[in-house]
Amino acid sequence: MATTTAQQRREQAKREYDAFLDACPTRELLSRLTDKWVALVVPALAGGPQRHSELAARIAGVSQKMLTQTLRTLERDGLVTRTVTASVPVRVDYELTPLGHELFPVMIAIKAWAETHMDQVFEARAHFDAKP
Amino acid sequence: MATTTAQQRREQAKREYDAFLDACPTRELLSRLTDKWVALVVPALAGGPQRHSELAARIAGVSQKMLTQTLRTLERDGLVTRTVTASVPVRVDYELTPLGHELFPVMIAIKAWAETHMDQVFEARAHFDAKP
DNA sequence: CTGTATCCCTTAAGATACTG
DNA sequence: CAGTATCTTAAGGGATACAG
Repeated sequence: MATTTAQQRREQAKREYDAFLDACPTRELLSRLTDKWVALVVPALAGGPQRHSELAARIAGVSQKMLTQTLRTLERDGLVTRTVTASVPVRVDYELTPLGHELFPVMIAIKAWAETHMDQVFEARAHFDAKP
Repeated sequence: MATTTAQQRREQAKREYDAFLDACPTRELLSRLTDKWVALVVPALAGGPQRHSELAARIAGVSQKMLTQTLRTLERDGLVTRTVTASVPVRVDYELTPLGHELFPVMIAIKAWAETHMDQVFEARAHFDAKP
């Protein structure tokens, strides 16, 4: 049996996986993580479990289809748990897993970056578009 | 004239912009930032200016079209600069702007997260798919 | 309330060929 | 080498209707 710790395994993985490589499976994972809806759903799960309808209300404009699809993918990837309460009507809660909590700060960061630097990007665009 | 500092303006912006809102312009910026190629191009620009061909070699599998398109968008948004050296053949270098350097750690983080947690995601998927 | 399935349209993106 | 243009296919995503 291997006697490596989780920490050692993670460091090893970091050395072996490389998203710059086309065939590396992290390329596919990266494309899933870089998803507009993921960057909204994960931050929306701050502060504990949220119902499907609560998430839909929080994330304005998300279609029922995309929300379910995003949550299903996050569940499969081990980032959120889905808990069904058999009542009438049925109640479903979503919550970040420990793994999801590790991704959380990254998603918060990208969302916050957009909100914090929006003006600077606007200025850059105006400047760029003004060129002949 | 306003006498607010850049720092104050940034904090104000953070309060006014909210990507959870459908109509907020940050929603569009967020969708641009959450792009697989952006998450690869920005980290690839670590360590100074890179030529178009160098980036293409570094980011395996990227098509010439997507690389140019991604770089053009990043340039317009003020994240990279494009420097043309009129020689034969022409030489073009791309480099992160100060604004781009602010985004850099976020993009590195998401790429690193994928590489570091790939195994855990694989386990989660296997577990999920094994269910009846 | 939550989720699935279908239809349909828009956009993304790879391949290829051609210009400065 | 760098970039543009065009074509074609694949994927994203909204709307609607229906089921547990």
